[in-house]
Amino acid sequence: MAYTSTDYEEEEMQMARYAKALSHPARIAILKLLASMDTCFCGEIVDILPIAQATVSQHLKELKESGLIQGSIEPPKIRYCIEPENWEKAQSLFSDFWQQTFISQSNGRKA
Amino acid sequence: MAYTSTDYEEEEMQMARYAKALSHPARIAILKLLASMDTCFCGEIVDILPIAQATVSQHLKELKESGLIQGSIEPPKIRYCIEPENWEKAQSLFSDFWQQTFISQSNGRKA
DNA sequence: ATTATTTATCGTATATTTGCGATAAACAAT
DNA sequence: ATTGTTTATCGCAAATATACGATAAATAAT
Repeated sequence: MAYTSTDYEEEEMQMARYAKALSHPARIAILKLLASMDTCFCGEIVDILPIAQATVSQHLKELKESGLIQGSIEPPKIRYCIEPENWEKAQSLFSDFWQQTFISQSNGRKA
Repeated sequence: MAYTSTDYEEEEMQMARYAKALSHPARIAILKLLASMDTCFCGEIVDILPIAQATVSQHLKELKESGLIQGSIEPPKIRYCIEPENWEKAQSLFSDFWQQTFISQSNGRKA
């Protein structure tokens, strides 16, 4: 499923898409790398992570498709970095999500 | 993969597990329901969501396994609610994650 | 004991994800 | 033109996820 049906709200589907992008430890690690190094090349990620180049490339593709990162060509390399606009969108989607539910929590008993 | 290898940090794997729990719109919708209704029964969710009872039950099982919700038996029903401790853990994991990366963003150029 | 209600589980089909070797594509340097 | 460097894509196998009908399990009500 590509989360494009009419059965759920667009916001729910968008959040599910972002969550899916974050749902693998390699992709979390890649995003942390990009955050800490500001930008970096695919090869640097391959050197650090314990997975093959083809696999890294595939994860990068998924992250790109989610919108959370972007790549710019600097032949023969590709420089990756976080996509600020979508990053903030995701950040606020998640923030609202946890918050909305947190309200109920703080109203209720704590144990 | 069950995200239990030694190849990634435990924190990254835990975050990936939570993200995976959020990676389907039906599960997002269920969590929103639980948040807004404080607690509710499986049947209420089945009535609201556009998916079969067996499917709802499966999603609830995954959410339970992620630790984000819990169920208590009130025969013949089961009352579901958010699990506050893990909810807050997840909330702060994600918050730190977005924040850590946000720092780099705010240091960098905005376009 | 039978029936009704509610939820979990089983079985199964289909789709998606993950991982990787092999190879292609894009380009720089020679 | 050939070679080297870097990254994407292809093809495949294995594992997971998704969805649902059928059925079981648990229990209340009769």
